[in-house]
This record gives sequence, C-alpha cells and structure tokens, in this order.
Amino acid sequence: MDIFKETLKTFIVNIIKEEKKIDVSKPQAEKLIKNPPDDSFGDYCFAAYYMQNYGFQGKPETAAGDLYNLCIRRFGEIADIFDKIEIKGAYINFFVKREIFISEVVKEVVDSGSDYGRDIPEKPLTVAVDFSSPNIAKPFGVGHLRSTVIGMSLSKIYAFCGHKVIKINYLGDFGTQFGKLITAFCRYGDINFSEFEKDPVKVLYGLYVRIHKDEQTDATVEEEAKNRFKTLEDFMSANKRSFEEYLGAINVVHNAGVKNSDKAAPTETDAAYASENIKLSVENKNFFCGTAEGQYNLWKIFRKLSIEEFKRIYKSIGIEFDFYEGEAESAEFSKDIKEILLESGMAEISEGAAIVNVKGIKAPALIAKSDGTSLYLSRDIVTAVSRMAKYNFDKMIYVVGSEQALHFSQLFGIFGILKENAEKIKDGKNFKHYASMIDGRLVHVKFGRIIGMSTRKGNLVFLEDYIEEARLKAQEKLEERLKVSEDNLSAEINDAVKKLSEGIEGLETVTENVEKQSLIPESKKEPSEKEKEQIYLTSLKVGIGAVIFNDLKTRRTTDVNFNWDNVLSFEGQTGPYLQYTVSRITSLLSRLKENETDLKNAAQSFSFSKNDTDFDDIFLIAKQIYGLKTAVHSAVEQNEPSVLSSFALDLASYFNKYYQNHRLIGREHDYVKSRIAMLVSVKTVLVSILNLLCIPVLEKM
RNA sequence: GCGUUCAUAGCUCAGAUGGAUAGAGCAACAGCCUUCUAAGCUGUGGGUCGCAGGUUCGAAUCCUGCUGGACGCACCA
Repeated sequence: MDIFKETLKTFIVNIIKEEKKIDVSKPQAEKLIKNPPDDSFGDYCFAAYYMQNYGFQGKPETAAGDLYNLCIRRFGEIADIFDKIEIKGAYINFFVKREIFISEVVKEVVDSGSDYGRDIPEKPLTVAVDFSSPNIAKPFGVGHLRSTVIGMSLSKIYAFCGHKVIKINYLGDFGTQFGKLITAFCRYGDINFSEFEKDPVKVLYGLYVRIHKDEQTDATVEEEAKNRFKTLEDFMSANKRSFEEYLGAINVVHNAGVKNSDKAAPTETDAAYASENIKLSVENKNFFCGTAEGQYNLWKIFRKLSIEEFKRIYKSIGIEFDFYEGEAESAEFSKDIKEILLESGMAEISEGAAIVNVKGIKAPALIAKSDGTSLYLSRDIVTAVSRMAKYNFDKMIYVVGSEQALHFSQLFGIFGILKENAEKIKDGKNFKHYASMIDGRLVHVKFGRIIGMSTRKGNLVFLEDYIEEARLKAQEKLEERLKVSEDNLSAEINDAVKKLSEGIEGLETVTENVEKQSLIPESKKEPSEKEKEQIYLTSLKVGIGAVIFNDLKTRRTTDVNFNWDNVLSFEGQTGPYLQYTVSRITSLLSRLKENETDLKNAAQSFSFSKNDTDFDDIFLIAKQIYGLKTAVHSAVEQNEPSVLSSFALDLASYFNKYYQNHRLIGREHDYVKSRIAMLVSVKTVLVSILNLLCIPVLEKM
C-alpha cells in the first residue's frame, strides 16, 4: 500500500547492511522513519539521533552527514518515487514525488470506499463495551452524555477495525434509591395517574425530587426506604439459583443463541422482568404498597418505563445497545461472591464488613456491608464473571468517569487475586474457570467531569432540553442564511433587470437567476409544511452534531469547562463545521455533474500536474487523508475518539482552503475528472469519521 | 493527611509517546460574497508551556520539590 514508506524501509535496510555490515529488520527500520513537523522540511526523514546503533556514530551533525552522503550516492534506488533528499541539521529529509503521492492516495480511497483507513489487527478481538449505564431512579441528564457518546464512538471505532463489539448498557436498577422511589409513590396521595401514563419519566422525576426534599426534614423517609428496599431485595432473592448454576446456564443459552443468528442473542433482561398486567391506579395502590409482591411489581414497572424512555432518547441521537443488563440481576449472586472470597481466604471480615486487600491500594475494597447486603463492587465482580461466561470477551472496556478510578482499580485488582488463588476456590468449576480468565482484560476508560454545566437558571440539564437549545440556535442560523441568500438573489435579479432595461448586456444572468429562483423555497410565501419539516430536521441534525462533537473533541481525561456560548457557536472547531464541509462537497459534486460511478475504472488515469495552481493545496489534502490509518490506530490504542475529531478538523480545514482558492466549475473535463476523485476522497474520509463519532451527516445545510 | 489527576495565548483546547521554528479555534482588530453554500476564507496582534531544581547532545513532554485546582479515600453508586 504505502509504497513510499516501504521503499524507504528497504532503502535504509540495504544501506545499513551493505555499508555498515549491520543487519536490520523491517520493523526496526520502520521505527527509524519519522515524519518532519513541517511540510517544507520534507515528507519523511531519518534523524541522526536514532541511527547511532546502526553504525552512524559521533556528533549528530557528523553522523547525519555520513548518512546523507550514502543516501545521495544511492539515490538512484529510490529516484522513481522520490524527488530529492536534503540535509538539515541532524535530519535527512526525503521529498516524495508529489504527483505520484497524490494519485496513489486518491486511488486507494476510491478503491476502498468506506473501508479506507481501516486498521485491521493481526487478530480481531471480542470487545465488550460497557457505557452510558444510567441510573433508572434518576433522570437522564447531560452528565450521562459523555459516557454514552464516548462509548458508542469507541464501539464504532473498534468495529470499524474488524473487532467484534458487544455494546452493553448496565442499568442502575437496584439500590436504596428504589426504596425511596417506592416510598414516594406510596406516601404521596396526589399522584396523577393519567399523567403517569402520558409522561411517566416526568412523574417519576417529580417523585424523585420531592422525596429527596422531604428526606432533609423527615427522618422516617430514610428508614421506610430502607425497609422497602429490604423487602424488595428479599423478595427477589427468594428461590434463587446458585451462581454456579447460573453461569453454566447463561453460557449455554448465549452460545446457542449466537449460533442461530449473526446478531447477538436478544437476552435483554426485559423478558425476565416483564411486568405483570397490573395497572398503576389508585385502586391498586394497596397491592403495590402493602405487599412484597406488589412492591416488586412496582419496581418492575418503574424499570420498564424508564428503559422505554431511555431507548427513545438513545434512538433520537443514534445510539444503540446490544444488551441491556441491570444490577438487580447480579445482586442476586453477590452473596455467593462474598462467601467464595471469604472461604478461600481472599477476603476477610473487618468491622463487620467483608473486605479485600488489594496489593498496591491502601483503601480496602468493601464487598459486603456489615448487615450482609451487597455493595456495588461485589455486584461488579458478579457482572464481569457473567459476561465472561456469556460473551467470552478478550477485552472489556468500562466507560465511566474518572471519579470511579479507585473502584475500578480495586475491581481489577480482585481479579488478579482471583487468578492467583484460583486453586483455593473450593467448589464450582464454572466460577473458577471464568473468574480466573478475567485478569488483564479489563480497561477503565475514564473521562473528565463537565464543570459548570447548568441551565441558565436551574441545575440539572435534561439531555433533550440541551439538544433542543442547540437545535433552536441552529434553526435561527439556518433561517437567517436562507433569508440572506434570498435577499442576495433578488438584489441580483433587480440589478440584472435594471441593466437589461437600460440596454446593457445581462440577459444570460437574468435567465440563470430566474432558474435559480425556482429552486429556492417560495420566498415571499410562508414556508410549506414540508419545508418546515426540512428546516426542523436539518437544524436537529446540526444541533445534535454540535452537542456530540463538543463531548468528543477534547481528550477524554480533561475536565471540560462547560460554556453555552462554545456549544452554541457553530464556527471553527465544531461539529457543524465538519457537517458543513461535507455538504459543501456534496453540493459541489452534484454541480459538477460528472459520473462518479466510473471513478474506479478511471482510477488509473488520475493525473495531477505540478504546473497546476492547485497542486500544492491538493498535496496537503492528500497527505492528511493518507494519515487516517495512523489516526484510527492511535484512537484504538488510546481509546480516544478525539484523535479522530482533530484529524477531521484538520482535513476539513485543508479542504475549505482549497475550496476558497480554486474553482472547479467551468474547467475542462480532464482537469475536473481527477479533482472529482479528490473531492470524493475527502468526502469519504470525512463521512467515515462523522459516522465513527456518531455525528449525523447532512447532504445539504 | 494519603492517593489519582491536571496546570500551554484573554477564553476553550491540540501538541504523534524525549527531537527541527510550541500550534488551532473562539474573542479583538483589518479585509474577502455579480462567480462551486460566508456555519467559509485571508491577514494582524497575542506565549518565560504554573514556579524552582534535576536527568542529557536536546524537556511543554521524564524525575524531585513547591504552589494552585479537580476528583477519590469503610459499609452510596
């Protein structure tokens, strides 16, 4: 593929071998090839600092001189694709033949299409990604967006590279907050049940806020919540299976399911928890509040309603999961974990609670409370083991905020202990087997907090309101733009008509503009329903693009200082800038009216000449495009979508410069043909990245 | 107190794993729409890379100390 780098590799291997009598492997040679920081220095280089083990000793400048002379003497070996070699300080810089470089790159993009830039690993992995994971008792706020978007993007990037990805939403559907929610439901007599049916999440949020407020002044709330939760937990754990049994069963079920279809088996926990057909109503309140079964059903209903709501929100921003899991499911087995760890001596009792001491971490890891109830660390152990049984993952990524770093290092540490002490586990081959496989496969992909995020007056920001705010801003801008373009056009027409009436030439302009006018939505009239719809959809996509890009443009670990003005500005380093660039290319391509479909056949004849005025600008674009594979690679390596954000911004910027400085319409066929391939290449790469970043692509803005 | 992490232009951030002259975008100022979408492009100003040491041919990047911020540290998740 990369003939330049390959050629250079062979070149340096031969030089070192023949001139210095030292054997160098290709991978070693590859490490010697660097990229100069500035295009004016060249395209590839060797730095004398790195050549010392290969027979080029002495002061860097001297060593560089030595190497330079050899390179020059043997330049003939690479002269077919390299233009020249220069020495500058300690660096030997190589300049590619740009016309060859450009057509190589463009050819490859046109041939590979949306596959371009794929960084195929030696061995594809099964990667489980745990992200978003909202708490059901709380509303879906903007805080969840970062995890959601980073997780989804990483999932797409891994899948793009050919890994098998399993996207998991681990719902917080368990814990004392449910006791509170049930308490609220049972305490307040004025619940509007018809409203509950219409907008359950809103009502639940109302209950949530109200009970937390009352809790401040009423001590009985907490007690009641605890009791109700205990009732719930007890009801759930009645008739439970052993963890061993469960592990064996899910493995069989899951693998059977996978065999039968390409897609992962739909074992959403929904089915297991499907609610009974008992309506929420005043009449049934006694049942829901007075019996254990009733509370369990109430919990199921809350859970089901919340999941439906989440799904609706996810769908609106293009997010989807392969599996919804819940803590409740794992809570069932956390006692088994406690027993196994205690029995085998990996855990001990301290102050009544069960703890594990993890090497290198001072804080003890609590796996069970002194009253015997579970903690989320033990539930996470259960979950990881279950997932190993279900998915047989090579790697599992937790996309969770960095404030939970300690929790995950404890969790990971415990799996290290489980692996080392597997022999001490007494019964059950399933648990022993799966638990000891996990060490080293877990990754915490942490991200920074969003600081200063609040509504202009309030505190918690709902995701939907956030997006709506961005959408409105986009619509405002869109309407403004439509108006400006109409005004300009009518000014043009008036002007031309005036000229015509004065006998000046201008007929062509007039007819052209009249044509154009028919394309513009009826300027003076109210926009039709269809047009309104169009404006709505466009501004929605722009809004979503702005919001999502805002979370993906900086490196994950940095805390973001939230600023409305930054999010609502669609200029510069923003999602809309990228969307705009794509739609510009789309528009240009359609105006060029060339047949894109025969590009592949024409690929051999793309030619870019040094004498063309746009040559250097095209080269910059090609060079950027060429870097996609490296960018994708490091995005995976670092679990960092922002590598791609920056990459896309740079590419868009190069393109927009080109667009500004060079016109294509009206140029001769051969000139245009090659450039169409270039345009298609830019668009292909930008669209790929937008897809990987979960940002909607717009044909027209 | 212990631990993790961060500090780069007025603001928001990049900086390819220690290499050539530290870069963008906002904001400010000055320009570019009769010509492919001005959500664009061009130019100007703006920096002791928090401070002080150290490691070496070479440091924004690695080490130590200090200052300042964020987060976490026993029965919440």
